Amino acid sequence: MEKVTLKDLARELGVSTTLVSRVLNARRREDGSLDCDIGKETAERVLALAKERDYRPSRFAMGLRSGKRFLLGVITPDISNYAFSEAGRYIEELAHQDGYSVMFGSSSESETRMAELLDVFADHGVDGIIVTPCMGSEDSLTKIVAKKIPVVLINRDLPSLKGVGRVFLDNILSMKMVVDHLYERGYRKIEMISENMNVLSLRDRENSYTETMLSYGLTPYIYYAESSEVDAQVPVFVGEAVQKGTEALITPRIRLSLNSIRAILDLGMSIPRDMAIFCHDESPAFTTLSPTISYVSQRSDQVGIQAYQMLKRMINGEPGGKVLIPPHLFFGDSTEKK
Amino acid sequence: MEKVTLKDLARELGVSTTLVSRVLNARRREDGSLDCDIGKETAERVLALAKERDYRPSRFAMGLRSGKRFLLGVITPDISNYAFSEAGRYIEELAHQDGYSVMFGSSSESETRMAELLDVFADHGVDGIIVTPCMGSEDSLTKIVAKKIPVVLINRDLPSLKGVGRVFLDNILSMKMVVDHLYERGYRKIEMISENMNVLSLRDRENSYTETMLSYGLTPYIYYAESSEVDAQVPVFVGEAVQKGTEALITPRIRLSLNSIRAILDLGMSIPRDMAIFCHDESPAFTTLSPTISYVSQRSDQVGIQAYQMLKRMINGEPGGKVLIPPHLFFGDSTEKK
DNA sequence: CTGAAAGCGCTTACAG
DNA sequence: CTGAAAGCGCTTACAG
Repeated sequence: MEKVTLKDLARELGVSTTLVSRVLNARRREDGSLDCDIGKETAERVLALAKERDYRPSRFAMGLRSGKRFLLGVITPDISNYAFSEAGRYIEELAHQDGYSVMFGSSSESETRMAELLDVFADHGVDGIIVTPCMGSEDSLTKIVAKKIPVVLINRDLPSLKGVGRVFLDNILSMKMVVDHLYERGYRKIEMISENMNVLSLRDRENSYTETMLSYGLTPYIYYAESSEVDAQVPVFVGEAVQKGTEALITPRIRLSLNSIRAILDLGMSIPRDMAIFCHDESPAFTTLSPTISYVSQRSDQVGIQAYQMLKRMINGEPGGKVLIPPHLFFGDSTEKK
Repeated sequence: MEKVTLKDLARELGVSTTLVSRVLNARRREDGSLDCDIGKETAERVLALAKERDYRPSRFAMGLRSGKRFLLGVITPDISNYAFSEAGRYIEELAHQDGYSVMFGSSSESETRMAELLDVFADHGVDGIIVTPCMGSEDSLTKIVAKKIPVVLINRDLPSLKGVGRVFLDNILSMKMVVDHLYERGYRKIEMISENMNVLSLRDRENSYTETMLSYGLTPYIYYAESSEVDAQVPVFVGEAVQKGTEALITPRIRLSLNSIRAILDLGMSIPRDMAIFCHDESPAFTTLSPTISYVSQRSDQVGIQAYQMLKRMINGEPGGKVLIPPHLFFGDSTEKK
C-alpha cells in the first residue's frame, strides 16, 4: 500500500497537479458547488479518484510550501496532573474539530526543559502555543513571541511578557471567597500552609488570604514549606497548627492539600470537628470519600476552552487579551459549621 | 528576527549548502572530532556561525526530504484520566530525551474519532504510534500497520491485530491476587460490580475473578451496569449487595470504584465493617483520605516506559513483542481483616 | 477553464 | 575535501 501523492492522481487522470491541488483545496459553497474555476465534470472526477485512492496530502509538503501547519503546542508542568490534563483534553478536543493536531510537553517546572520544548515546537512550525509558564521562562517565551508565534499563558502569569494572551482563574477572588465562607461558618483562627515557590498564582492566593483576614480584623499566618520538602514539612506544620489551637487550614495547592488531610487524619483528629480544611485545586475524590472536602475548582475545562479560543483569534491576527475565570467553590463536610 | 535557513549560513560563509548540511548532521566521534570529511577549520566555522545565528533546521523540510520525522503519536480514550496521562507523561519524557516530539489525541472511546486521529497522525508522518485501542478500531489500526507505521497497543488488547507490539498490566494475575487477599482476610461473600463494555482487559478481570472464586469453592456474582448508566445503576447494585449480605465488593474500573464507595457511604454504612471494597485502578486520593482504599495499581509509569522502549525498537526495524507488567496491590483500610 | 514552472528548506547521490 | 543539481510533495503566481 504505497502512499498516494498528488502527482499519482494527476497522472492517472491525465491532468496537471495544479488542477488537482485546486480542486482538493476548494471549499464547498452553500449551494454545494465548488469554489473554484475548474470544470464541474473534471472536478468531480478528481474528487472521486482522491476518495477511491484514499488520498491523504502530506502535511510536511503542505506545511513547507504554504506555511500552514495545523499544529498547536501545549506545555504544562506535568500532563499527569489532573488540572493540566483536563485543560489539555478540552484544547485537544476543540483543536481536532478545527483540523489542528496538538503536541504536548511537560516542563517539570524546569526552565531548561521549557526552553527546549519551545524550540522544538517552533522547529515543528506550530501555529501557536498554549503554556503554563514556569519560573524564569520569560526569555525563552520572548524568543517565541519574537518569532511571531501566538502564545497564550494559562494558569499563571508572567507579567513582564508582552504580546501574549492570558487565561487564568481569578485567584484573588477565589481565596477571598474561601475566607469569607470560613468566616461565615464561624471559624476565626484560620491559617494557611503554603510553599516557597515563585509562582504568581500562588502569591495571589496568599496575598488575598492575608488581606481578607485583615479585613475581618483577624490575624493571618502562613507556613511555608520548601517545595522539595513538602511531604516531610507539611505534617510538622499541621502538628504546630493543632498545638496552637488553629480551627481551620487553607491549602493553596493540591499537593499541600493531600498532605495536610493525611497529616490531620494521621494525628487521629477528625475533620472538621478538630480541624477544618479548605483546599485550593480539586481532586476527583474530594466529593467521593468521607469526609467530603471543600475545594476551589481550577475550572480547567473553562481554562482550556477559553485559551483555545483566544489562541485561535490570535492566529487570525487579532491581539491577545486577558480572561479571568470566575471561581467555583464546592462546600463539603470539611468546613461544616463550627 | 527572520528565520535563519541553511542557505543563509552557506551564503554568509561562502560555501555550499551541501557542506553546511553535512557538518551540521555529522556526529561527534569519541575523540571529539567530527564524523565527516569536511576540513576541520571549515567545519568549525560552520558550527560557530550556526550557533551564533541560533540556526534551527526546519523539521518540515527535513521530514519531507529524509523521511525522518522525529514525531510520535499517543492516543488514549481520555488524556484527563490519570492512568492514561501518567503513561503519557513517561512516554513524553523519554521521547524528548531522544529528540522526539509527541502528539496526543483522545479517542473518547469512539472508533470514528480513533480513525480520524490515526489518519491525521499518519498525515503528519509520525514515526510510530502508542495507542489504547477502543472497541471496533481493528480496521483503522490495520490501515496504519499496512502503512508500515510501528504501533504499540497499551492497556487493552485487540487480539486479532497482527504485527503490533503490546504492553499490558497482567489483569488475570491482578484479579487473582485481589480475590486471594480477600479470602485470606476472611471474606467469603465477594461480589463484583462491572460494566457492559466490550474491552478485553475488563473481560480478563471478570473471568479471573470468576475462576479464582470457583477455585475456592465460592460462588461468583457480577452485576453489569450499562456504560452510559454507571452513575445511576451502581448505587442500585450496591443496595442489592447490602441486602444480600455481601461482605466485599470488587470494582474493576475506576469510575465503578468511586461510584461504589460513594454509594456505600451514602447508605450510612462503614467501610470495611459493613462492606469491604477492593478497587482496580488507582486514584491519588485512595491513600490520603479515610478510610484508605485497597487498590490495584495500573502501573502506568511502567506501561509508558515499556511501551516507549518497545516502540523505539520497532522503529529500528525489530518486531514488536508482548510485555505483561506484574501487578502491584495496595492494601488499605477498606479490606481490613474481617 | 487549465497547465508549466518555480519554490518552500532541506538531504543525498554523483562528480570532481 | 567540496559543490552543482535533483528531488521530497505540495501550492501559487503567471500565462494562455
